[in-house]
Amino acid sequence: MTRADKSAETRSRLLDAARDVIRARGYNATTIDDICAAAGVTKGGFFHHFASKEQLGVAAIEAFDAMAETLFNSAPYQALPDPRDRVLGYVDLRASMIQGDIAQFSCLMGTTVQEAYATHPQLRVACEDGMSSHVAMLARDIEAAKQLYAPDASWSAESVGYFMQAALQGAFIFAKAKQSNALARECLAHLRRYLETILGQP
Amino acid sequence: MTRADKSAETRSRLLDAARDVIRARGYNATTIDDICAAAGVTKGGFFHHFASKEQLGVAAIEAFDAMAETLFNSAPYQALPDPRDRVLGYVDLRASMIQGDIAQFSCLMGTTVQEAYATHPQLRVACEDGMSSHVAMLARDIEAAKQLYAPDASWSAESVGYFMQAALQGAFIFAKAKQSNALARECLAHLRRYLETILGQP
DNA sequence: AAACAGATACCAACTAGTCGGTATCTCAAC
DNA sequence: GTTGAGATACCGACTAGTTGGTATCTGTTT
Repeated sequence: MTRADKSAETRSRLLDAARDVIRARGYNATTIDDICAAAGVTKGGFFHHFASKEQLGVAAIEAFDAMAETLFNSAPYQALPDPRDRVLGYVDLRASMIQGDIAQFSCLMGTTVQEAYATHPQLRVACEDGMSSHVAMLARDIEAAKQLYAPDASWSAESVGYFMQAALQGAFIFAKAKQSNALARECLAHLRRYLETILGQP
Repeated sequence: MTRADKSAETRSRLLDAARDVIRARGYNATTIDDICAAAGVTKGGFFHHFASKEQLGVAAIEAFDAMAETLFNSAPYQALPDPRDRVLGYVDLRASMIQGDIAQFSCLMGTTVQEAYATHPQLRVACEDGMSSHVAMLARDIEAAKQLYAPDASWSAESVGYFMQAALQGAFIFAKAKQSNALARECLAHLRRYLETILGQP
């Protein structure tokens, strides 16, 4: 293993630790020491890779976004020929991911922006960018499905994408509040029913 | 003004300050000094009324919940004879409240539980109770509307109530991330369309 | 191929400042 | 004069970030 490889791995371990610890405890309650402990890196090592806690946060969000893009772009449902099925396939995949520990399936961006939007502009922008690009990915299939099944509908594909993400984020909040993954999945069932309706055959 | 009145007013000022500052900055980033400054109370005064920061948080959530119950129970739409109209009237009122500063219309419970669910059990339970009772209030009208317009539907009134709240909470997150109240209102428009559909005449 | 020099990755100890909470005091109402 | 609301001053614990140093890798010179 070369030195560059090892360095990249250390950086990646810090990013993974940030993703997991922040999703569990939130951004503000997470200390640099927490992340270092979870990653098995010292504080000196941390500041070698990142200039500040906020920069780590931004990098963790970017990495999370890249991971999500890869995950959903390579998911089986992407191969379905009907765009409507791809949209519903996305919802089904998200629902199937709601399993086990909340911190393992909830969204780093939703968690972070909720508490940092007013105090950490760089984090807010990183979350905004990540969420927007995710919605843009969804909106492509929604738009294609709209052309086929609801060409005259008054809603925009983009706004449907945002609504889908809002329902997801809200579902995560209820999973946290009520300690219930089943409740979160029920929310996605309603979302699916709505999408079936507005993308239904005329 | 008697001593008891003045004491109750100081307590109430602390509760209001907690509600506003926590919604803007989040629970963890809010210091007791922040709340004292916003309420015009000293730290000694604070600890006379509340034993700890967490107890203030719980009390602020309970007060927020009580305020919301009063607000929605006395809203004009409650007088509508058709339960379907009351459900839609709720969504319309919530949409009309999305105006101005995000911290003024977002939900204290959603903000708090997001970052405190794993570390502050008492706060989590306070949020759970508040959200559940709010959903229960909604579920009464939803159930009545279901009996009239969709008696055979497979969904439960309660799960629709949770979905409504999830969409609302998600809308707040996007208002924060994208600094856009209009986007949040668009999410509620989709929610309204869904409710119109599932509570539509058969 | 051996020696060297510079750069990179990482560490442990420390600092300056902040935060939740406490101890003690003052003063006005009853 | 007693009591309770609120003020002041302070403490111990913690946190982001710094500093000074070491081990290891890499590319170059001899």
